[in-house]
Amino acid sequence: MPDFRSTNRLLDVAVPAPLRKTFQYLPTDGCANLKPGCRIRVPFGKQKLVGIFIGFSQTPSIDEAKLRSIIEIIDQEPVLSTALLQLCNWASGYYHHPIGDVLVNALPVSLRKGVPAHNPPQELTITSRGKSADLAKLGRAPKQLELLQTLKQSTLVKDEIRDQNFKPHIVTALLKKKFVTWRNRDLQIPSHDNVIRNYNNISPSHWQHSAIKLVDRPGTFLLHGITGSGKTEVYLRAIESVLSKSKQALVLVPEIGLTPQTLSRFTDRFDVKIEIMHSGLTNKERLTAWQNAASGTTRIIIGTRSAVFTPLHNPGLLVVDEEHDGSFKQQDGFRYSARDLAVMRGQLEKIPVVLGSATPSLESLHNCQLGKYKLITLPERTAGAKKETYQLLNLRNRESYGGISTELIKQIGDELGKGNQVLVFINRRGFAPVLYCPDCQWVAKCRRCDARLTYHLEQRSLICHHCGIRTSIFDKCGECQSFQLLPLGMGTERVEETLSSIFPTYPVYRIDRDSTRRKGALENVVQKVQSGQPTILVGTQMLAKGHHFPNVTLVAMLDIDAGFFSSDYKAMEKTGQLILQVGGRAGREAKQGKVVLQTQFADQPMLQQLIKDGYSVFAETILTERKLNSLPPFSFHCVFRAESPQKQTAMQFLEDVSRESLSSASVEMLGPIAPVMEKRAGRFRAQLLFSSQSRNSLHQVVDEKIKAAQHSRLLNRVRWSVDVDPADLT
DNA sequence: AGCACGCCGACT
DNA sequence: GTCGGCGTGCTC
Repeated sequence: MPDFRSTNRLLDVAVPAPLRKTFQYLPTDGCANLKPGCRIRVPFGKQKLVGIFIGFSQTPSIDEAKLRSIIEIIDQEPVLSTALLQLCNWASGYYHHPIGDVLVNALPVSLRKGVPAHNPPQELTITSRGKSADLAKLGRAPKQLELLQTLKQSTLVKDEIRDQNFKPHIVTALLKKKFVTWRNRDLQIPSHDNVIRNYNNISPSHWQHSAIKLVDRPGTFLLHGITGSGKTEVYLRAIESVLSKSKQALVLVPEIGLTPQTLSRFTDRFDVKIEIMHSGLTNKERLTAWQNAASGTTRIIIGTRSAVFTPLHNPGLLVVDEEHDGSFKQQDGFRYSARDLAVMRGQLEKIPVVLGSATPSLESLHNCQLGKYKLITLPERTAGAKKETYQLLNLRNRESYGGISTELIKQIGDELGKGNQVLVFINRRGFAPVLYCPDCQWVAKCRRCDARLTYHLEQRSLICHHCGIRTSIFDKCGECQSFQLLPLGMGTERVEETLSSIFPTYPVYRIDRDSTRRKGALENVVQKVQSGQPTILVGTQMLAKGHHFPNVTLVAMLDIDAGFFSSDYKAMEKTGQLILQVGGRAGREAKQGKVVLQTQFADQPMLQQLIKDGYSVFAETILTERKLNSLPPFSFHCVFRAESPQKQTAMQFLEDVSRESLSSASVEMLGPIAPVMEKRAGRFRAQLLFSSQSRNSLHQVVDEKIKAAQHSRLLNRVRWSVDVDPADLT
């Protein structure tokens, strides 16, 4: 039996535990040719775990006597390709996250548990014994004879056997006689002719044409094009080129962008197997999709964040649509950015990566300036479509009704009168964000969070938007028993109600998480709206993604002000992106669109610049300011976060982490501090920020601070995590 | 993360 | 006298 002395080899294995190291095991028979990326079952303390074989090593890192043998080899072929293994390894280092946990994130749940990775379809085949069988002996079994004769012509899979009316006992009988046997069907990758189902009858514009040519070679491309400029057409043509080379394309989309409409853009065009991967799939569906992508059967994979780890048999192109979208960053556990991992994966696979957006992130624009990405701009809307116009409506000294100025109400009425549709955007669900007692100034607060409860009329509840807790509405003040409780401020429900009462003859549809919870509810409304009748749509940012409403000519945004006065340095960027994304819903096709922004601060210079000079100038101004203040992307951030049910523990834990002085003078430390909302879902939170101009110095300090964290006596009394490139510091 | 070990309070 | 609370430490 080969031990590591004779082979001089130990197995390095990543196990699914939050431990920032790999573990060494003694090999068993059959380990000599074990390939990295294969799953093996290993003893781990008292448990048996499914680990990933990483590679061989020579010298034991612990007392030899403690080494144990692996239990079993699960895979003959790796479940993670070399490129994906490299990607995970890189991510583990970059995000300072345990390798075992990174690998777990990269695999579908069923594979984590150790089920076989591939079970190719079985086909019933005739054996040589069956071929030479004396058919006369089957004279009294006509069905068996018939099946045997059929199998002489061709093999059959289970479904075909059933369809041809052969009952299972017929098969069993023949199997018993060893006349037939089950065999793995060879995977047949479909031929690559005729992948195009329908050409768009519009030929690509000059700009689109150059874009399509550019993205045909390895590299990262930022495709910046306003709404309606035809980004999707560029994706489709690039994918077409990839398909013609027998390769696969992986398309990442934001969480709420994966709508039937998005999918049909692809299925209408291409006559190949397309699959979607998102959080709604069952474990079984997910495994099937994973297998089909890995085998090359699926040619186009469209998925959300976690789909960046989808195995590809023959990768050709990665697309990240709406690359600025926050949902590409995972907000708990392994806090990776799927967009950034896609860029890294493209480099490892040596294939092009296309990041697309009408409002690119500042990081990506900066990477273009550094020459890391190639910027491709689509400057115009496609044939016939006009760009929407923007108007600021100063709320000061203006009459308003339920938070909507009379001027805006007039404009809404005008558009409806012309037979057009109106979209009203307010980024807050519920009826009102505050329930207030005018007699004693009491407001309804969440008992688990430092936040107010939102008044939901439809559900007759007060709901905390941070932890989800709900209580039924009470009509008496909790403090002074007054019956005068007043809902203050506005949410989608109130706007819906207000507009319904002002425009009783027009239908008002509300689109937010509450109104679309029921399956198919959203599609139902979308369908009604697309019939084109004059209607009012009220909704949250759900309205901005994935749906086209060609008859909307007026978009009104009611509460954009909050974004201009936030303590979060990224708020300005995000608000600008949101305004243009929502505004872009106005006036598609031949109709001119108008966007009205209600604001208390019509002279806010950034707002002025955004609508007058456009996104590029706006972004450039913010970048200049970021540079001046050495904020990302001109420096790099890493946040340690901790939370605990006891008030002081998280803070004390991070104080332990911050205690010793920094090993690098080029890294700054801020905190620990309590975030704006210290208590959330019953836990008190704290955070400690590190920033530096030097990635390397930052990485080094973070490694040291993780060690410090692991030595803290409070380690087991807090939930803590490391967040590299945090999306926000709140 | 699990899982075991270990030392202090209220129970059949 | 035990059952079980969760603090502490370890996993190749």
